[in-house]
Amino acid sequence: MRALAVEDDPRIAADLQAALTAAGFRVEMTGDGEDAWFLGDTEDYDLVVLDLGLPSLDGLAVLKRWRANGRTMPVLVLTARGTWQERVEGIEAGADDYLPKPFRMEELIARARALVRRAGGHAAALQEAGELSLDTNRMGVAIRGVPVQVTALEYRLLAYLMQHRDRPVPPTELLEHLYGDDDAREANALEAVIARLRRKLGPGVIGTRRGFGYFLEAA
Amino acid sequence: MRALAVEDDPRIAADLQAALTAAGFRVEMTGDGEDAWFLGDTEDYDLVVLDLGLPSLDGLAVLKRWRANGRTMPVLVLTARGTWQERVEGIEAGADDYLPKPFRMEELIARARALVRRAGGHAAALQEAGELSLDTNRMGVAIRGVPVQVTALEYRLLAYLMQHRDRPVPPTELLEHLYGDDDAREANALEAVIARLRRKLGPGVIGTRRGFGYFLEAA
DNA sequence: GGCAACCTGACAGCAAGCTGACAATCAGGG
DNA sequence: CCCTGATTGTCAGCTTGCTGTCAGGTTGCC
Repeated sequence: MRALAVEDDPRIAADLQAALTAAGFRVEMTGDGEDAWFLGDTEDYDLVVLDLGLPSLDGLAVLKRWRANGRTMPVLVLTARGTWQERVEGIEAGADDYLPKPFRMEELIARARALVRRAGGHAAALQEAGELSLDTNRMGVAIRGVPVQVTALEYRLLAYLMQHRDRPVPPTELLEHLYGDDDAREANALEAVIARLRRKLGPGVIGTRRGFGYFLEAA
Repeated sequence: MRALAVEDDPRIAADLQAALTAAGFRVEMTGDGEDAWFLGDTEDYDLVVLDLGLPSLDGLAVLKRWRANGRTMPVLVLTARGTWQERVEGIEAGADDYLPKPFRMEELIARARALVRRAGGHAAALQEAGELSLDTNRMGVAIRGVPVQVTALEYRLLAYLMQHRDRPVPPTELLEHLYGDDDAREANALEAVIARLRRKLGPGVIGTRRGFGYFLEAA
């Protein structure tokens, strides 16, 4: 059970970490909105506890951006004042449950467990597309169940394609994701990575739509 | 790892036995409360899975009598209806974790493992990965049963890897865990510790996945 | 056919990681 | 308070294997 707790108040953060850990979660913490967004977008958690009052990027915005990107992990939202409007706002942004401060840790844990249970025990640590499967926890790749060694860069590429498997991803976007847009590479660098991956994975895994981009072939 | 499962529903009992066995436990079963109490009181288990709804002697009563007798093994309680009161009742009776039915076996196993891992001072706290074993009580390390002398820092590193043995742990995360992120060290400090540990433990214990991180071989 | 997008094998540069040596630091004892 | 040994961070030089670039090929589209 992997959990992400987003909370900027150090005291509450410490309590959260203790309680979640005691409840059997492997806990990761952050107090920064940007940081939270990145983690939630790239890692797979079974549960996210999200405080709305954050510096650098508001909690609601973080949540909306996750949902917009198709991330579906259960999110439990914490907020200082539980007004009616705020509650609706939270739910509409994609929160699965909502807990107004102050709250008792026991209740938080109980709700957290309920959420996780409802989500089916574990959010997909295994993502699949056709014959390809990614284990986002152990950073492993397998083709038809057979493990394949890939490098960190190759893995990031696959993970990104997996996350957007519903559409072809244009090379520019991939380049921007793999390297910063500031640090420019030749477009060919990407093609090289793709070629190496295809050699490892075999045919029928990574497809090309000329002019549109790359995609993972569905079953 | 020795486990006792107390469950009167034959179908669930069979599933429990299968799942726990597959997870590496040596499993003993009983469906009777008196029987369970006697076993738990006289034998040493690393884990007990206890259903509350039992004939002849209620699960809660069994648990209370164990605790009253000073038995401290980790107990995971199963119950049909997960109301808040029942939950508190279970915890107060001395349960270490609580799982409402229906549940998925995967979740039970995950929680069971978490319990055993954090059992800490009570039941035998031996964690193993391949040829390596950690005694979390006495902070001792042994390789294939032969004790190895390690320093405090080295031990903390091993313990962290052990706790996350299902995935490669990136150097940044290790650095952050070993030292505070505030107090910055050269990345090389970590490599030095790893090198020293490898010299002590021999090959085939700490592995590297370039670009991903370090891990314990042969979970 | 010609152009542009894309592929691929080879290769060199480079960064991640390893290791031995040494110095700074810490802990404990006199 | 200093001495001593153990621990641990830093440095320098090394190995390894990832990865960007290049050159040349292939494919699809107008």
